[in-house]
Amino acid sequence: MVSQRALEVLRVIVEDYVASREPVGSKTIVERHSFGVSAATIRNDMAALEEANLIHAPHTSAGRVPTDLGYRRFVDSLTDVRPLTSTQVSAIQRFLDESLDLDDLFGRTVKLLSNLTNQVAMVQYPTLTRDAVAHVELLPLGTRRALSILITTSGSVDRAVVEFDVDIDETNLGLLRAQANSTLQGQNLVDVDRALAKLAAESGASMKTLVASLRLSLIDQIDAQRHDRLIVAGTPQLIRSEGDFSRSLAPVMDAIEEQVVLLTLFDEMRQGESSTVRIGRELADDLSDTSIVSAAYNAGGGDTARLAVLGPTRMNYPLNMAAVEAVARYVSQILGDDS
Amino acid sequence: MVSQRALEVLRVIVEDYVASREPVGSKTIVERHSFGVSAATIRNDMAALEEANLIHAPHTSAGRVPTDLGYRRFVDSLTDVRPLTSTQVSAIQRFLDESLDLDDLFGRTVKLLSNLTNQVAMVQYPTLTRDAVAHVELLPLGTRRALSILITTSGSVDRAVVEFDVDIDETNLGLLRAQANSTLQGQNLVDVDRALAKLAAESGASMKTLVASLRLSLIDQIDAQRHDRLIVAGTPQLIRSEGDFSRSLAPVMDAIEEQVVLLTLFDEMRQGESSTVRIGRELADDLSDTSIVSAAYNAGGGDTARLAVLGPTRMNYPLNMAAVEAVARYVSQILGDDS
DNA sequence: AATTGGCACTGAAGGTTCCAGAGTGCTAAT
DNA sequence: ATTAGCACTCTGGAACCTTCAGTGCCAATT
Repeated sequence: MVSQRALEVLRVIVEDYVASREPVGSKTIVERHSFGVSAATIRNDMAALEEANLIHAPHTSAGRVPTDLGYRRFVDSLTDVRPLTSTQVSAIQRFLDESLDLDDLFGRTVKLLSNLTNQVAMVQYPTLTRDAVAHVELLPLGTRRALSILITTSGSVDRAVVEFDVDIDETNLGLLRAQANSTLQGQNLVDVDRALAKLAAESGASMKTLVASLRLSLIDQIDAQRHDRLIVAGTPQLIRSEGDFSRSLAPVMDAIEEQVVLLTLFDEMRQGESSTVRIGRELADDLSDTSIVSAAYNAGGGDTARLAVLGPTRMNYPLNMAAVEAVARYVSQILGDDS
Repeated sequence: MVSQRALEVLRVIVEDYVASREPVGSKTIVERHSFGVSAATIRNDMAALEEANLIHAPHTSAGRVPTDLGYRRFVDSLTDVRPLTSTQVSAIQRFLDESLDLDDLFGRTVKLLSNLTNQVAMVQYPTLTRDAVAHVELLPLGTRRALSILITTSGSVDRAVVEFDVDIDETNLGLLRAQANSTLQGQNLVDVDRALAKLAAESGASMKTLVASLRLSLIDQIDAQRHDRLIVAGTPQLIRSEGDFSRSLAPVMDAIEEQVVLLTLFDEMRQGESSTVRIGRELADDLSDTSIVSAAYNAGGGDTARLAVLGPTRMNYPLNMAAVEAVARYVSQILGDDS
């Protein structure tokens, strides 16, 4: 049976432990917080909490440390996310408003988030379903290959190599470039395939194969763009909080470098509510001491993606949640205006 | 006075220490290597080496460890870089030949290099000095700003924001785009400034200011392009060799994340010979336990850049040098064919 | 029934001491 | 120039002790 007061005790245990890095005992609790009861009573409550698997004693005569479940309960009980200070908010705005384009915005976002929270920060690239073609550039690469560069209206730029079946020269390539641009400019990305198929059908024999090659390359390119990636900043912060990880940091850094685990995690969350916290084992077995606080942001045109901070389970959840949500809200605002 | 044999002793000290992580003493040397002399003689040599600041004893009664200078001497004495095994070479070829474009190639290159060496690997984006303008794209960003995208003949793409003094609309922007492209296409990057100055001089009053704004932005952009970036892989390896760093890993990871220190370092090296090793303090004061092994690769058109591995000073230099050079050679080959 | 003071018990952390071992520098002999 | 021998130094680990924070439980109190 976990009483109401016991949950209060859990709260101060989490808070004190996060602040001090040290297991917290009954005596320090009554000293630092005015519960109006004695240490012995707190001890009874703590016994109940331990029974419920919410806290845990590293050894017989040490204070208590929250378990993953304890953090979970703590986080769930946070009803009102205390907002950031107004200076912080205006700093966010000033900093992000200067962004030049998507890449720059995301670069700034992760840096900002990492600075605000002292954790590793990441932004997931959105899949921009409303994005349209602004320009296609073609550059020769040897006799049968060209580099195609696709610029979209959101300012994203991607490159791919086109392999042609026949030799081409500058003139051919120029012609192809002109045709492709007049057909594709303003077309939504999802329509590129169809538009090029149509162009190929209408073209003369020699141009047909060229267009077909370009088409293959461009749709690959557009597909690849969907496999979104993560922009990451603040990995050095992991080292600084190394003491909070009982095992090696290697699996954590692996996960960050590989990205795939984290991306699928984000995809799972996309269904769920906008703001999510994943704690320790909830993430993966080899990320036992790691937590992720993430929030969805709106990339314009109904597309959403996530941004997040990653750190030790022993992290300042209220702060991180507030930061992640504030930044997500502001990024949504910027992207909403633009597209 | 450092005798010939003393240098041999230095060699085995470096090799054994790298292999074992433990300071090596005179006795273990005579046991493991056939010097044909007694431990006492080795000790004399070691005293000479210590005198010359090539090795150093962590404490009175421990074996010796190479100093930065010791590693330096060791590396300089490596005349023949032992090549990689043929299976390794063919693995490199198979893996890199599948690359789709520059980004993909570099992505593969760093992964490969990191796997071969178990270190952090990086590739510097090439600065393409022979590069010319292929296309300038302008996208509106609000009433007085536009995003300019500069595509060069090598396929590199860079973005910047142009700030105009006056309001502009789509028509104006289109006009500017057309003018800029007809003036700039095919121009070498270094000539862009002059060409735009000329265009401004010849333009009517209203267009003049627009061209001037664009000019400012583009030359910034071209300048910024020189500070190219690094593709990095294998940061988790740092954790795995954490024991080799006496101080915190944080400054090392900072350097990797910031990139700027490393990039200027690469720029310094560009003058020098093709393959370079920088050891400990030679790099920077706060990278005292870190070494970088790098090699130049040829990015086509006479432009070069560098690829490198970064790890603890206690690293396997012969292996890393061989790997870096082999990969650089192969990357040069691929890029040489193409452009 | 909940709370409390009291108290014996526990285990970690830190300090001291001791010992063994590895390795050195030096000297005198070869 | 090389070597054997030896005294010396320092680290690392084991064994030991003490301190101390914190616990669990019980009997008494409200």
